[in-house]
Amino acid sequence: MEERAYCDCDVIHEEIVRAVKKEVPPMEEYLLVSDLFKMFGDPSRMRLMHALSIHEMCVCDLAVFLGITKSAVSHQLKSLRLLNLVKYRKEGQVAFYSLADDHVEAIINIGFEHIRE
Amino acid sequence: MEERAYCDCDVIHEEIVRAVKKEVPPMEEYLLVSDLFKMFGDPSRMRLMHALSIHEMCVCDLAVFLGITKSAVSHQLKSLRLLNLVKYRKEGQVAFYSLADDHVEAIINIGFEHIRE
DNA sequence: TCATTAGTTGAATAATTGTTCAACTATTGA
DNA sequence: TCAATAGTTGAACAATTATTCAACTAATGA
Repeated sequence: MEERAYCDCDVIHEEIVRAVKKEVPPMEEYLLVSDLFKMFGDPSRMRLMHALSIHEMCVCDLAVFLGITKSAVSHQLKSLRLLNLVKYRKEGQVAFYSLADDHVEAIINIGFEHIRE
Repeated sequence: MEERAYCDCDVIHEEIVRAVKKEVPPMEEYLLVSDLFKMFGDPSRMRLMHALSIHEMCVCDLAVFLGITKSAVSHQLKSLRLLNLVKYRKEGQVAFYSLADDHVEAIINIGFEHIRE
């Protein structure tokens, strides 16, 4: 017993719940996946990543493009870097950012596809 | 001039910014896409949708499965319904929810793919 | 007809998060 | 060697949002 963490009702279709539970990956994976999609869940970051899918850009250019401070851009880029969604090359003091791999563009595209259905 | 909404630096590579601006869809679309991905950016909703990809479920079952209240589940389902990510059929007082279309599962899959790379 | 139960809704609360500000580092060129 | 500039960082603030609670609706069956 003691099935629930916190819940105000009884399970109605026990067989279904049991079957689903058996097929489902551990919580940890959901945290990773939702952290991934969180990055695409903000308009600024979305525009940023989409821009990088067109051309590599430096922090200043992105700041002007997005209409926010360099600092804000840098914070966002750090999050994106931590999740391996963007990478950069440095040329003097200028950091040119680009998308880390094809998954990023694939996710962006499937998103646009969905809303244009 | 007066290019920036709010920005603390000058554009360095004007040609690049101009070129990117030309290729980019209007802000409105980014808002829609980021609202879409926002739905996948929460672990509870992610688990909820993934569960529905395995089997249709009612609100009570989902509440037990997720370990949150019926109310919380219902609020989440409402958001998902508004974005056409889930649908339901009613049988008596029981509402059986399921995924609205294949896009949803496709997005979930590409997410898991990415984190397992 | 009435008690029970599945689900919804709105308000309140707690937690998360996007942005700015100010201070800092590092690199360039004069 | 020093001023200027690209970028980063941490703290603070404002806005968003996930959840609970309490009150409600609708459908069932006794």
